[in-house]
This record gives sequence, C-alpha cells and structure tokens, in this order.
Amino acid sequence: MQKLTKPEMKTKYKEHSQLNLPEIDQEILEFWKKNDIFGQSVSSREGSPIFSFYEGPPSANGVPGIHHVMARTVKDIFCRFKTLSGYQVPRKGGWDTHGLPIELQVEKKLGITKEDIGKTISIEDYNKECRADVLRFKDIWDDLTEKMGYWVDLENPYITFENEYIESVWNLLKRLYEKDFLYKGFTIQPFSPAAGTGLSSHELNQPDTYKEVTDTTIVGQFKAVRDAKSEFLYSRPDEEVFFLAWTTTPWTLPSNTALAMGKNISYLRVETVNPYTELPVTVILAKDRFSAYFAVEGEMVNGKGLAKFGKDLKEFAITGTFTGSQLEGIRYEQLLPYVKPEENALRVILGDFVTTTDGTGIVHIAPTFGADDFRVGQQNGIKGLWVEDEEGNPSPLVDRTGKFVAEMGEFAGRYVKNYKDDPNWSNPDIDIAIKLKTENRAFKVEKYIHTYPHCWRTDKPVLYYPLDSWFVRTTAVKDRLVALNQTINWQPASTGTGRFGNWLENLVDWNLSRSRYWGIPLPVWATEDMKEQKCMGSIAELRGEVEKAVAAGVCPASILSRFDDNLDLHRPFVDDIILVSESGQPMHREKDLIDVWFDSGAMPFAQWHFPFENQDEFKRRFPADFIAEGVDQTRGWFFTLHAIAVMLEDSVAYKNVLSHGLVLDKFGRKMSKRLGNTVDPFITLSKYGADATRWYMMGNSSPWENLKFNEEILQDSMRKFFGTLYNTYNFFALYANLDQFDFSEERIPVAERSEIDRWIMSLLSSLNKSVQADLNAYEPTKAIRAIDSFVVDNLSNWYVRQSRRRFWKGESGKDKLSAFQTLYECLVTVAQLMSPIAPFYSDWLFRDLNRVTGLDSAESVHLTRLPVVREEEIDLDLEERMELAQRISSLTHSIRKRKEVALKIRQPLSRIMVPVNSDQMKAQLENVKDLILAEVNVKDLELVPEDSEVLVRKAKPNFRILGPKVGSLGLNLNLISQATGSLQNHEVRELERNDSIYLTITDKAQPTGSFTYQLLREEVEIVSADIPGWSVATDGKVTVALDITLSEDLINEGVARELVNRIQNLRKDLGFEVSDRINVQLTHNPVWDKAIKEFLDYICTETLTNTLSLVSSLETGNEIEVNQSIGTILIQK
RNA sequence: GGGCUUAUAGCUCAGUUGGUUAGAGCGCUACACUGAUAAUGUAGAGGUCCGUGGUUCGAGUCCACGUAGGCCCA
Repeated sequence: MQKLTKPEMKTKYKEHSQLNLPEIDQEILEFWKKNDIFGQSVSSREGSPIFSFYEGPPSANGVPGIHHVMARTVKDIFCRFKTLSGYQVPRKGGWDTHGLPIELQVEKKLGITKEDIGKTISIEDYNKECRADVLRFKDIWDDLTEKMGYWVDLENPYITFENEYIESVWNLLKRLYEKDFLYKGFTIQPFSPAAGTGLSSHELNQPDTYKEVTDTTIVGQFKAVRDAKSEFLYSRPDEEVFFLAWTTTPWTLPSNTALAMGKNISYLRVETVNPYTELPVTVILAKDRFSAYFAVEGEMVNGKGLAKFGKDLKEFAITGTFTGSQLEGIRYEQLLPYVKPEENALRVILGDFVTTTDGTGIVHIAPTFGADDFRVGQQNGIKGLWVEDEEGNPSPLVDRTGKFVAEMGEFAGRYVKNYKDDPNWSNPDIDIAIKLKTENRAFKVEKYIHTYPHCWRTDKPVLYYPLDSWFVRTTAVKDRLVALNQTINWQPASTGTGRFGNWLENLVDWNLSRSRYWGIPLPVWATEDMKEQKCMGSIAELRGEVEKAVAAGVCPASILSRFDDNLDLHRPFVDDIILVSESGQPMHREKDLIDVWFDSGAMPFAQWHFPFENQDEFKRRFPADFIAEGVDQTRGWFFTLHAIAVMLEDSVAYKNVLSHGLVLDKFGRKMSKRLGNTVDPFITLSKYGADATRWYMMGNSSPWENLKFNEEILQDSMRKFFGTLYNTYNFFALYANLDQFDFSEERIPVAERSEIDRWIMSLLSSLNKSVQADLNAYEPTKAIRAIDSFVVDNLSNWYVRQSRRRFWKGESGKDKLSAFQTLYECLVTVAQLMSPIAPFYSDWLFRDLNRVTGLDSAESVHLTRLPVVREEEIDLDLEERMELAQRISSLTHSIRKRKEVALKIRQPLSRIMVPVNSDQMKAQLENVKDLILAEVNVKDLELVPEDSEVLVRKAKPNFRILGPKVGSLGLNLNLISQATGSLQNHEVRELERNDSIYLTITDKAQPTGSFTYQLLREEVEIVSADIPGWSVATDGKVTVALDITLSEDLINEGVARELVNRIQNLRKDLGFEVSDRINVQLTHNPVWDKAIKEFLDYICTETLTNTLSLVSSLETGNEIEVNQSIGTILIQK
C-alpha cells in the first residue's frame, strides 16, 4: 500500500452513537453534489477503455414506483462496478415520450376520444397537450434518481420527441427503405365494418366488448386429393376421404386456402356415413375429438361399432391412426370454389396453435380473416384469397362494408353479419350450411354459444380483416437475428434462448404502423396509386424535395418558410407537406406514425443525432456492453434494439443483457392502485435508506426472479448487515483512536501476521476474487450474499470476537499493529466491494477510514480502483483449518451445554480430545490449537490417532460406490446399508485390517432366506463415533471428547473469571471509560479468597485494576454473587 | 390457447454430475453469554421438497402429464 504524506494530524476516526442510514444518504448526497463525484467518476477515467451502457428510456408521464428502484439498481450496480474496475462508464439518460399511453392519458385529461382529434380539437393543439404532459413528472423522477443513488447523466438526456432524435430515426428508416426492408403490406386486425374503422387492442379491451352470441357452426368435409402423397389414406378404389374441420365463422369458408393440423396430435381414419346424405364417407379427425362427433352406443369391437347420429344409429369403423406430421402436405379440393386460389394452396400444413380442446383437431385456415391463419399461411407460403375491386385494389372476399364481393356468386352483395339492422337480413352462414349439407360436404351443423368481440361504438361484431400497414422486413434477416443473438450474454440465459430465442424463430415482419397522432411520423410520401414513393432521410432532404414541389406548383410556398422556423417534425406539420414525384404527380405522406418501440430501439443512433453529429461518439459506444430492463421488455426494447442493429449494422446492439423480474407485494400479488398494495419508493427510501433498500432488493433473490416486496425482511437485512458492519467499524474506531492507529507504519506483510489475521486476510482476498467474478458474470445476488456472510459470520462473529483482546490489551507491538492493519484493510476493502450496491454507506465508511490514514488519494470510494486480488494471500488450507476450529469449538460448546455436564464457558476445563484421520488434519489442528483452547476455555487439546484403541469406530455406507454394485447384483441395498451401520467396533477394525468383511443378511426375498455380501473397505466411510467414558459430540467427520473433571486450580481460575466478569459489568454500569484505571475493594469470602490470591495479576490486568484489596466489610458498594456466594464490592476510579 | 418462468420449514432463500438422515437466516421455545451488543452461542420444535405417474439399486434433483402464481404473445 502506497503511503501518502499527510499533514501533521491526529485526526480521529469518527465514533457514531447510532446508525441512521437515511441521514447518511443525505450527508453523502450533499458531498457528492458539492464535489461532483459522479462527474469525476467519469472524467477521472478519461482515456480508459469505455464500458458502454445504454439507458432504456423511461416514460415520465407517471410517477415512479418501487419497481423502478429495482430496475435502476441493477443498472447502477454494474456501471459503478465497471468504474471501480477501471473503465470509463458514461451514462446518458433518456426519456421515452411518444406512444399510446400518453395519448390516452391526454384524452382522459381533456375529456375527449380519438374521434374528436382533428374535429373538436386540432391535431396541432392535441399534440401540444401531449408534449406538455409527457414530462409532467420529470422532477419527481429526477428526485428519485438522486435519492436512490442512481448515477445517470440527467443534464443531457436524449428525448425522443426532439427534432434531432426524430431526424435520426428518419435516417434509419430511410436506410431500411433503401435496403428494401420497409414495405407496405397488410396485417389482420380487428375491424368494425359498421364503423368502417380498425380497432386497437386497447379499444377491444374496453368493458362489455365481448358479448355472448349464438353462431351457426359447421364441420366441413374437405375432400382429399388422391395421389402418391395421400395414397396411404385409402383402402378401396372408389373411396372418398375427407378432412373434418370446424368453424364458427362459416362465411370465411369460401376464403379457405389451407388446413392446419398439430404435428404431434394423433388423428383417426374413420369409415362411416354422412349423417345428412347417408353416403359412405371416410373422415379424418383428431383421436381426442372422436367422442365429440361419434356418440358410441354399446361396445366397440376392433374399432367398429354403432354411433348415434341424431335419432339414428350408424355404423362406423376406425381403420387407421396417423400423426399430423404424416398428413402434412396432402392436397384437398376446394370446399366452396368461387375464387380460385394459387397453385400452392389447399393443402395440409402444421400449426403450433392447433389443439384438441374443441373442433376436430383440424383447423380451417382463411389467411385473410384470421391473425393465426395469416401467420401460419405466411410461414408456409400460402396466401389468402383476393380479388380486385372496381378501382383495381386488392380486396378479400368480404369488402370493407362487410358484404361479400361480386365474385361470390349467389352470396354476392350479402352482409356477413347484420350490420345495418336490416329486418330482412338473412344469415349467409345458414345458407352456406344448407349448401354444404346438400353437397355432402357438411359433417355436422349446429348452433354454438360463445363470446365474440364487438365494436364498442356500434355494438356490432368485429371482423378480423386485412388492413394496410407498413412493415419492417425483419424476416429477411431472421437467420442473422438468431445467429447474433447466440453471441449475446443473457442473464438469465433462459430468457435469451427461450423467450427471446423462440420469438426470433417464429418471427413475422414487424408491423410499424400506428394510426395515431403523437409519435414519429413515417417519412414516406407516395402518389395516390402508390406507384411512386419517396422516403425522407433528413430534414435537409425533405427541404430539397419541398423546394422541387413548390417549383412544380404542387406545394404551397409558405411551407418552405417553416423550415427556417425549425419545422416541427410531428403531425400535423409534416402532413401539410406535398411533394412531387418524378412523373410530376403530387405525393402525400402516408398517414401512419411508427411504432413507439422503434423510437427506443433507435436510441443507439438517435441519442447522438447520428449520423448528422457525433459519429465518433456513436462508434465508441456501439454496441453497448451492457443493458438491463424488465423481462417484459423481451419483445419490446430488447427486440427493437437487436432488430435495428442487425438490419443496419449486422451487429448486436448489446453484448450483455440482464432482464429482471417484477416487484410484487408481500403476498406475491401484482401491485396495483386498485388493490391499494403499491409501495411508495420515496417512503421506503426515507425510512430505510437507499442502501438497505438496494441491498435487500438485490440480495433477497436473483433480480430475474420476481421479488415479493416485504418491508419486514428489508428491515431485518438492514439491521443484520448494516448494523453489524457499523458495529464492527465502531469497535475499530474506538480502539484505533485509543491507540492512535493511523496506518502510518509500514504494512506488515500478511505472511508475518498471526494465524487469525492471515485467515481473515485470506478470506478477504477470496471474497475480493469471488465478488469481482460474480459481478463480472452479472450475478449481483451471489456477490451480496458473499459480502454479507463475510462481514457477519467471519469478520464480526469470528475475527473480531476472537481478536478483541488483541485490540485493547497490553502495549503497542507488532501483533497489535497487525490486528489494526488487518481490520482496517478488511473494512476498506468491504467498503469498496459493497459500494456498487450500497453506494452511500460504503462511501461514508470509506471516508471515515481514509480521512485518518489518507492511504487512498481518492476522496470517495467511487473514485477508487478495486484492489487487485492478492492470490498469494489466499490460503485455502488455512480457511479449511479455521473451519475445523469453528466446528470443534461449536461441538465443545454443545457438550458444555448439556444438562448432565452444565459447565459454563468461564469455568476452565483441562482437556479435549479429537480423533484425527489424516496427517493433514493433524497439522491443521496443531495450527489452530490455541485458538480453539481460547475459544472454549480449555487447557489442552489431545490429538488421538485414528487407530487408537480408545476410539469406538463406525462404518457408514458410501452409496456412490456401494449403490451401483449392489444394484447390479440385484441385492437389497437397504438391508446391506443397515448391516453396515450396525457393525460393531471390532468388526469395523476387522474391515480395516482385512480390507473387507463378510456380512450375512436375513432377507425373506431370497430363496434361502438370507444372503452373504462381502463388504469392501472402499465401500464405506469410517468415522470415530465415541470415546467410552468421555462426553462426546460428533458432527460428520469431526468428533470431540471433553474431559469434565475439575481440579481445585481449575475451580479457582473459574472463580477468578467470574470476578473479572462482575467487575467488568460494574465498570460498565458505573459508566467508566474503557481505559479508566480503577481500585477495587471486596469483602472476604471462602469461595474467592484463594482464587484472588492465585489469580490476582490476571484479575487486575483484565479489569485495569491498580489495587485489589480484600476487606472484612464495606459500608458502600455493590452486591455480587459468585457460585452462590454473596459479597460486597466497591469500585473507584 | 402458445412460449418462458416460479413452487423446498410460519417467512425469505440455499441445495453441485441423482447417493438414501434436505440445509441456512429470520421468527418461536429454553438455557447461556456480555467492555463491539437493536449483538452472540447452544439446544429444541417446525418439511406431503406443489400433485400424479415414470426412469433408476437410489429422485428435492432426470422424464411425462397435471395444478397454482407470474410475464409475454394470441
């Protein structure tokens, strides 16, 4: 350790009377602010390698909750840790400012609905409201950020609604457009033909939108095409085989282009007759659904039997079983051939959504009218059925008003649902059913009651309908997305391979369109026929195009002046801009906004206004080394970052990602305002302090598990860890001040320190190593638990407890100095290691220590470098033998404790005996002998060789070896195990001597009633279990025997220790300082007179007594009791 | 409905490649200890390892099917 010169000082370590974490928070916060410690933690690392962190932007339109403390603690820990590890970690903050939640909030605030926008309120005014509302709670957020100790640059955040940000996003969109990754297509969305508008999922989730309706359902018979592929389905030349598929929307049957089956679902081939036509048919349906369609009467014989169809009994015969995968690819005839599909259609495909909970296990697929249908169609290259309307635009077989198109023969012009409340409306579903029945194409027709979504404004049923949308062609880079994902270190790994990996495997194109107002407008302008399009990649480019358009006379010149006035890139201003195409036609902007997830996914670029500015900065920070968000972001931010980076840079956007879980209430319920179980982070922080909150949240369970937030446990962990650490520091401060220890001496090499010093230093280095490894592996919980255990179990409850007297006894010397140095180094290193998690208390502790010694030039723990791991100070054998010492001490305590023994610790005993089973153990015990003896107050430790005759030994089966062998012989392992355990001492010794012993075991299962087994030495573990005549305790392989006979000397020494204890208690009660010297007078008593005579020096030294005199009586003083004898004592300074 | 995830003592959590008697802390009970003491030590009570079935000589651990909670998607 490098020693810095320090001024003539005798600064004292601060001694504190009470631990108040919230107060420490404030004190440290002020210190950080005053000295710009955060700024320094970044600037002081200038020139070091950058650890790039991306902040996922929160939305400040609501107040932060306790889960945000969790989220930001995760981020903060690793940024701070990497700073301590020598990296420069700039952290640019950000705000997410667009999107539906903000719009809904504004609608609510203004008391309007989506329909009012552009009518009762202009888009301009509406967006103005959104902009004003979106950072409404920014101050509260900033306050939380500060109070919880989250270090992030709030001075220069990126804000997604700013023009610079939007311009960058436009640039990215243009690059996608140029790579042909941006296209206009359609997607299946809820649509209300009655209202003529699409519905958002939010609108669909309004109350009362799902209503109970009765629909006509049809199980259609789709006739298989007999060819080489399907031949195995047939048993006769004239046979007709049908696939049965059920639908609740018969009006979609003319649009059928595929049938979906489950890959692993079992299907039956059943020969029977059609219930309506009575013609013989062979049908295919899922095995699990057979009973739903065949009400079997009586017994089935060889798969044959009778089933009730209505009133009649019909014969059936099950004549085959197949799995879905066997049937894949088989073609079938179109059921209702109004519009001819393309060549590829009308075949069996596999879909993961197929179930056997209802229907037939075969799903009718109409890609124009179902989202699943569309997706599975797309994955199998099967399109929906389309026609051209009068304007030449593609239309599905039902138009936007909800009626069949002209191509639909007798159904043309009929509304599929009664949208107009027409009293003469007749349901086409019923007519389709009749038609199919007569054509031998309906196996079953029945009414069915289910819930179906309705339009919240018109109360009419919703159609799932193909609507125009702009897409990002993510499927084009699917393989790269998958491959690059495999290079990302996900924490936990399962999120990366499972949730995210599966999602990528089943990727569909990213629907970018949103029909809203407050968001980034799609920068695509198109002619009315869509034949000519332009995508704008910058403001300058747009301006150039506007100039052209003005010159061409399609755009008013006034628009141009807006550019000089810093044109707002939001709606409605961009909507007013009309461009001109190459062929001279006017071009209007496509009305859509882009998905707000694109905003945040673009942040690696847009936060820098890249590529218009900061190109170097972008390159230095891309890709991120680390990001962290909730697991609910998997398909949100994690995906959009990844997708954009892969498509545009062919790179990951982040190398390490931690997805954390949710914060639930203490009962495991979701926190919600409705349940009233939310936790106010500000109250928590002010009650327990940021550190205890962070420590609890990260330490209780891994951050990717959901946290059941429990205030009592938080409080416990605060008391336990911070209380103990605080006590340890106070202990150190108290004696270091008395001794004026300031670490101005040379550091004593660890090798020259005492056994227990070397032990705790070894543990400290091990801790340093493991904490660094854990944090490098993004395992904060392991790191916290290791620090916790080190401080509480090892440093406080063993090291300090064992070393106490070294700090307050005798004169200064090397041993005492070594103790001070050791404890100091432990405290400082702990402060450093815990500082990423508990930034306040650790800085407070560090500064209290370093203020006196000045060993580190840093003024804050957060500006230090983590100490290098001193491998040479790690001594695993020492750690092991100390553990042995602890076990032996604990066993000895437990013997003393027994009722039949009942000897207090203060009563010295003569010896303990410990069997040793190896030279290593012997050597280990010799090293820690003194420690054990001091801890348990015993005079001597005898080591007994394992072959000693005084030991009674037991054999325990070693199942790893014994198990497989006995198993392969077919013998009863339990019986052998019992016999092994009950071997007597002499038998165990015989086993040791001969390396084996024969066991004869009674076993009724054996023909002879017993068997013999040769038990080998290696199949057992031999332990010393007892020493006859001694008081013995055993824990696994360690056995301790205690000699409990007392001599007069021992009794007197015990009495002396009792007296010391009484005097110490009185000193404390009388309020004396630890260092005060005293005089003692004590009345004579046969119990202690002799003990005092023999142990006078000892008593006086222990209690800092100058004179101890025995008197016949005392006027004043305190009554004391030792071994049931009473006397009077007077203590004076 | 699908994907992922969790389920071990009253509470919070550990539990290695499967090894038979499942651990820790808190809380509870009892007894000790006490110049760091809102601590600590020792002992005790407390378990259907979510359920069912399977693999195995042996399952908390592996497999299958369920149940319950959570997230995302439909």
